[in-house]
Amino acid sequence: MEQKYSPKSIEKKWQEHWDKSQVFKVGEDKGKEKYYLLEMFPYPSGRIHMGHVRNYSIGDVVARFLRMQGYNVLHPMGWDAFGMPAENAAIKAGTHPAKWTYDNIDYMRAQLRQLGFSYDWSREFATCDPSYYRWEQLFFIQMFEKGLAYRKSSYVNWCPRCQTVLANEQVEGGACWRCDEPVIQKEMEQWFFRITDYVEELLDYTYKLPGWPERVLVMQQNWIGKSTGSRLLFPLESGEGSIQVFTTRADTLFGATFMSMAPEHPMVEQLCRGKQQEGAVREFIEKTKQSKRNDREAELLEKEGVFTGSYCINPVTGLKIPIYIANFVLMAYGTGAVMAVPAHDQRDFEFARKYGLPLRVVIKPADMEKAPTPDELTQAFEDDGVLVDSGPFTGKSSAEARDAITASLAEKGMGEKTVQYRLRDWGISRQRYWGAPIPIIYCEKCGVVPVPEKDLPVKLPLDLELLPNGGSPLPVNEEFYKAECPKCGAAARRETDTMDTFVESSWYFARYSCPDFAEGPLDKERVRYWMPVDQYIGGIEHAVLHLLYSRFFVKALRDMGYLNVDEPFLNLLTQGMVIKDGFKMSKSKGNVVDPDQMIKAYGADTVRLFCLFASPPEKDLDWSDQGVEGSFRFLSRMWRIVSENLDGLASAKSYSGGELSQSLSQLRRKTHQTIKKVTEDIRDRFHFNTAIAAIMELVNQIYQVLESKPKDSALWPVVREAAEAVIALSSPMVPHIADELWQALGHKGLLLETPWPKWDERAIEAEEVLIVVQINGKLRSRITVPADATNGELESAALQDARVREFIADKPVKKVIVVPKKLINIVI
RNA sequence: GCCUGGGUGGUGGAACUGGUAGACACAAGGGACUUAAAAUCCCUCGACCCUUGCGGUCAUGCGGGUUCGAUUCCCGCCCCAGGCACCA
Repeated sequence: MEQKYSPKSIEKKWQEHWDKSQVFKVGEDKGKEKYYLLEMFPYPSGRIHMGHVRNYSIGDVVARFLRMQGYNVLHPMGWDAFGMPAENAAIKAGTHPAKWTYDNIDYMRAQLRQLGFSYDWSREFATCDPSYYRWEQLFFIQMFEKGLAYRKSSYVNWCPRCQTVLANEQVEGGACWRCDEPVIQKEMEQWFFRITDYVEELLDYTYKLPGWPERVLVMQQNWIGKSTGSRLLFPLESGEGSIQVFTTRADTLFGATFMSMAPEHPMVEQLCRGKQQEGAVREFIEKTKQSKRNDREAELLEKEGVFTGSYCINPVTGLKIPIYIANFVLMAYGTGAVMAVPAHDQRDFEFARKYGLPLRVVIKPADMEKAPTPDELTQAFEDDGVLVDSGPFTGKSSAEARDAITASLAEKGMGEKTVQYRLRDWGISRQRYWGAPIPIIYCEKCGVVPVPEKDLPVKLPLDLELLPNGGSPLPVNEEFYKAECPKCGAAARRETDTMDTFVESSWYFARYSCPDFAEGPLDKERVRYWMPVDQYIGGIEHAVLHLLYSRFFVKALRDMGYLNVDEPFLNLLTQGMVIKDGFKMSKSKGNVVDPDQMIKAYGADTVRLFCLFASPPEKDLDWSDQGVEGSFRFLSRMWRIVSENLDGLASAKSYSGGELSQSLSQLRRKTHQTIKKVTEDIRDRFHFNTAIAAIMELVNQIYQVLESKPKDSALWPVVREAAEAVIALSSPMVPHIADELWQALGHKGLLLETPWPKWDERAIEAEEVLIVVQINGKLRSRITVPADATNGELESAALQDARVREFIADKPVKKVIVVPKKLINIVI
């Protein structure tokens, strides 16, 4: 074997060998416990980046580790292949999105293979393939028939640059999540998935997913935004109907002195028509409509409003209160109308001061004798307290009064307890080309008609040229949009919008269990064997997008009879970003490290090792070229243990018993301690960095023993045992070098098919242990005692220690605390 | 404003249930080998103090507390990152 570690040839050799022997392929082996390990599949953007390398290295360690532990591990890979970048790149390069996408897939697949990941490539698929999205179209039709997919006209988020609608989850700080362009509101007919039908279950399960990181669950809870309150009616003074408000503070109802409504509220027209204020109202509405969504939601925006000229009646005081249009009231939340309580809500307070509206104090702090007068207030009192000036409810606590006031209005049919959510239905129509067509036909006579199942898939035509302005060519392509109504046969028009690409990623994990299944989307038997995903690994950026949509989709598919699980992902690991020089790697920062170059310079094992060693997986990873160098150095050290001692090691048998000198028995102890530590670090904590550190310690100790050149017949057996441990334990992280060294030691099989090493508890136990002696909690001495010493023996040994006696001198010993095998604390 | 993480040497990080703070690396400095370089190997490496000892004191964002003992638990505060936010 080569004296020097040179990864190039050995990595290629093993990748080919693994491929040929089909060692990564799995089936439904009922005799073994299944484990479904999944990393978020990549978008085929062109090249693998370091974030991918890190993500997939983490996953591969777990996959290989569990394989060696005897699990039947499903570890698939595929491509999230629809999406806008393909269109943009195709326009720029004068090619077709399909060609661009498949070329990228080919390149990136080769990159992943170079990294030696243990994927079952026989299950690979790309979501832009009709054999995948046809089933998605089937889901859509079945969801349409169940009422889970529906069409409505509403204000939606529109990105002018991407020329498409965006879901609420895809708007970040008022801007498009892809291109950062400010989003505007546009009224359009759109398809929606009724995710709100599952809102309670989605929220409920955030408390039943102990394997998820707390912060992801909290983010989803925030996003769902449940708040409990009351829906109350304020009759119009004119007697022509009433205004519905949502409030969480029904206890402040007696303090409601005016009404604020969103400019888009459908009743505004009726309220201002024919009034003296009509012109001013229309002007105000125009002005607010024009301001972009993000401006309107900005904290700094001045609170402005305009009187409509109409009044309504406070249902408990009977007083007439003016109705205002206000720029801070959102149509999208609650009912779009807010009862304004200026004494107890800061926004209403500011608004009332600005427009000279009356204040009425109805809550006082519980520990205050008398409520402040309106003039004494410098800001709203927003906390709960005790009701004052509130008729029969005076004296009740806020909490009691909320129920009591709502109940008394409910008797008159003017109020009810209700729950409000921030979560909106998922808008899935995209005015884009490179996506799965929505399988719907519009007929003048029959209306909205789903494409019959037998006609699926509605194939995306691949022979189209993209429009230079970035818009979709589908609406101008007769061949595509001209259709026959499936019901009456009349000429009809096909839906030309495509589905949000997040629909594809909402069920791909289930399809991996049966990617070749042709009779339906999911083969019941196989999907039952594999689902749910036991461990999912990916970036935190999907906390409320993909991870929420997938949860919804799985629940919907369950109710449609396709799945028998409630949640897609049992355990979730969100790995940190790869950082260099303090920033996320990006072209604009010029701090991108190219995996290809790194693999070329150091080999895949070194790159994998560095990604795992530099920090624990959930933290950000600071890229360091010198650190990579260090990882390579370590693998070279590992290599040389075998290459420089091959004669001794290859002819030896792994140690199996007999007397040992002190240094060899120490090495043996270290070997078994390391097996234990590495096993537990990977299995219980995913702390690969400390697992690697432990292996490094063992390697260091092997070198120490070898350098002392002991003349001991047990030398090679003990070193061989240690070296085999190093190789086997490191094999999930650095599989190529491990298989190479394993083979050099004379083993025939692959490490992936070798059982994970077991530690021997007896080898770990030492005859003597080091005990730390503290005096008053401060470290003063160390003593070595037999491992089986009793507490009493320990105590007297400590008290006899010279340094300890010096410290104690003639002071009386008050107390002695003994922690067996660890330390003694003497209190004087 | 609310919520969730986090703050440890020059750097990445370790310390798992309250029990030796800084494992393992990186960088730096010194040395060995070498004609030289690379590679490799060895030593030093939180700060301060002195009587230079297998010494003492301080030290895990800051201030308190509980405890024989606190990076770890409790209370108050500061800073950083992320999420939500005119949400009624």
